[in-house]
Amino acid sequence: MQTPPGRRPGRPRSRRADDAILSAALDLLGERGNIAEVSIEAIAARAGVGKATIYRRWPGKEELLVDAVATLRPPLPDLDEGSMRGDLVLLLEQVCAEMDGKLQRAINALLVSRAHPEIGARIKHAVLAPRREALYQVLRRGAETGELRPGADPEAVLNLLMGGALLHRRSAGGGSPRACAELLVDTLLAGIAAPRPA
Amino acid sequence: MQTPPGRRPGRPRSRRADDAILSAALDLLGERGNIAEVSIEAIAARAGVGKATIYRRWPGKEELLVDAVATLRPPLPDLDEGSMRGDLVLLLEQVCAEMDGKLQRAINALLVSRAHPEIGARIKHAVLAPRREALYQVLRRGAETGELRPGADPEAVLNLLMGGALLHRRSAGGGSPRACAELLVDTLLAGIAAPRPA
Amino acid sequence: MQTPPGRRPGRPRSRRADDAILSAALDLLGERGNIAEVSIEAIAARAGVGKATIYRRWPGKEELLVDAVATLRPPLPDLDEGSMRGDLVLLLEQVCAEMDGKLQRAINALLVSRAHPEIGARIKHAVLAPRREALYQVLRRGAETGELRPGADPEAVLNLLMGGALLHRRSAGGGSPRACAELLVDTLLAGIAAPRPA
Amino acid sequence: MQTPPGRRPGRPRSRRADDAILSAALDLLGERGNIAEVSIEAIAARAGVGKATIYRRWPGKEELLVDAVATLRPPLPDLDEGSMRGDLVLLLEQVCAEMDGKLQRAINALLVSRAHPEIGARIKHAVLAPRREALYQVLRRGAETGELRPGADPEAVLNLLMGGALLHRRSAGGGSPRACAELLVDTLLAGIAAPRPA
DNA sequence: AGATAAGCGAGACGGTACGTCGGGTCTTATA
DNA sequence: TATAAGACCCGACGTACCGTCTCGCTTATCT
Repeated sequence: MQTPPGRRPGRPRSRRADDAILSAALDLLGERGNIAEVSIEAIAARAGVGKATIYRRWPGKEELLVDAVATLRPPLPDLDEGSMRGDLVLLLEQVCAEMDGKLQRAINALLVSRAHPEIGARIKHAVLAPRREALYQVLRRGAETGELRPGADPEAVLNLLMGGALLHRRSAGGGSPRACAELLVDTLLAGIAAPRPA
Repeated sequence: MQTPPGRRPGRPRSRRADDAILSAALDLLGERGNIAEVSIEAIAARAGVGKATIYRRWPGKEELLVDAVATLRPPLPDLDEGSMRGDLVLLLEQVCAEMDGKLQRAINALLVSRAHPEIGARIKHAVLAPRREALYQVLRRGAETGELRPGADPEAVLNLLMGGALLHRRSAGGGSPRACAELLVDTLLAGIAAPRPA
Repeated sequence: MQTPPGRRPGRPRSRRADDAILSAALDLLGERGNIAEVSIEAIAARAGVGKATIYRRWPGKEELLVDAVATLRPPLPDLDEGSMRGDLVLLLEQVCAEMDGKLQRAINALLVSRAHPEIGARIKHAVLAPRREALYQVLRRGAETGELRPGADPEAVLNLLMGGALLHRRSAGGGSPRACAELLVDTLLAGIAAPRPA
Repeated sequence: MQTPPGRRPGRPRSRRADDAILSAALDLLGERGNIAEVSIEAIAARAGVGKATIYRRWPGKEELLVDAVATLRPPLPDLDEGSMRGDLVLLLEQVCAEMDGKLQRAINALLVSRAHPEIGARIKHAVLAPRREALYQVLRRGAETGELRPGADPEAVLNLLMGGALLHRRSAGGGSPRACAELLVDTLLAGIAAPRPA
């Protein structure tokens, strides 16, 4: 055993520096809206920190931004609306709302762009996963209550909903997040196959 | 009609330069897989062209890459499978397949990232639109043949399918594009609401 | 009939173009004061001429500027002051006066700088030579009238006077060209050796 | 005394970089012989230095070259020949010899060309001044020993000699520096006015 | 208390690429 | 064939960041 009581020698890293760096990175990512226009030098300057203090902690810009984004984890809405449809709409509404705003667009870019897949994975894990997990729980409860059709693959449902939200916010332009969420959920609930004449 | 008899004075721009630049840009985007690692200097060098010849045509790297990507327009698959489901699966299978590969990841980044929204719009128009249009026609024909449930909003259906494909390829990892497409289409066709007991 | 005895075929070169180019070149050389900041593009633009029209006439910027400078040949002052000293002062005064002004500084640079010696030679011939020749005639007449000490090498005298003027205008700063010329001429006339006691 | 104990923060500038840059600049100036053909990029490459390291120290090419030239200060010849004439000849011989060689021609161009007069002034101060000062001392000693005619303006004498050397090396072409120096000094010593018949 | 060791802000380092400018050449249509 | 216009390839310009490397200092732990 080495450090918990027996700490590393030398001056310990400064928590204040960590916070200042992450916060400056998010600020700038929000302002510039584009990962390419956020420079380490600008982050260091705004954080009042030397560049070496950043490179001591992260190997490069992207890793830093991933961690910065990961600190966001906005609180999920309270659920328990009583019905699976209500909960799905509630969650999807938040996802839709988050599509707006420069910071979110930048995050999406981080999600989708990377050559090095591990980075996309980490941000996915940190930011996307909580939303997926919440949706997943709603579906599971729906299965228990019988609201979810047996045989529906929850993974597929999840991706349909979230991907649908991602694209619909852009292609269909305006409209309230609420309306968008309701349309998507209801379409998926009902399916699109014509009912057999019976 | 613009100037066929009265042409602009001076040497006209070289078609060969246009082609060389666009093709070099795509090459490099495919190789590097990351817009940030494709440099104008490298494009100019590979195209055998001066940098000024590029900047005379495009204001910057991103605009150039957008146009380069827009020249891709891979052919859509032949449809006429006989059923709406078959056609949807066929189209979605191609979309799923296109998610793999460095070039496509780079394109996705361009799609989603931009601060200047016009650029995202142009690439959307050039690359995404044909696929959306094909899906749209399939849905319209399904409505005519009665295979599509009346009341289903085609726009929403479209976004659910394409967004679902986008995410499912990543989250569910492996699997053939075919299987992915079938799962998504079937899930959406059937809907996820439990059938009313009746 | 095409050519007085036999003219060259095709459109003849435009005299107006020659004039416009040379005049624009001098203008810009005067304004910018520095050969490096005079661009062929600017000359062509100001002259209302295509760049090719310049390159058809001169092989490069320096040759063009040499020719432009050579068109200056400002008139020399009338002499016949009656005495060698008077004429020398008159000529040297003009040389001193010409040291001021951006154009002259640029010309001096052309005179002194060139790696390719032929160009310096041509401008020397065109601009410096007339002044030297005038001084030389004054000295020759001085020799005839006995005002010039026999044995004085006219070439050396000439160079002492003109070089002296070149430097004295700069080092001694202010002062009228007249005073400068008189000081130099009188110093050289009297010599600097102490008179033998005898 | 400035800040020996309280130093500027950050990494101090590298002496080795200074030296490498100045030396590379002189090398190239000597090779190319023409300020316009010496590029900052070439200097940086030869010095093994980034361009920014140059621009951190000098605002542009000319200022750098001025400083580079200023480091030359070749040693003046030992004097004490016993006579004023001997010393003058010795000094002027060196000045004449320095007219040859590409580096010196380039320096002369710097001296004479500049639009911004301050730069010419600095190089004048660094390179020309020592020679002028040496000549000046010789003249002063000549005045003390009575070899210099009372009433001769030392400033004018100086400019006559150095300017004469500058021009004579070019106009009179060949000849040894020694012969050139002797001719000029003797001409000026004796003066050019015919001795009054008395 | 002093030594040791690492972190700190600052900023210079060697580089890469940027977007601009100008050089000298080439290619149009027109005169 | 010359002309005005302007595109062509090339390469230097001066700037902005990259990720690394000193500096002098501070802040801990370990003798």
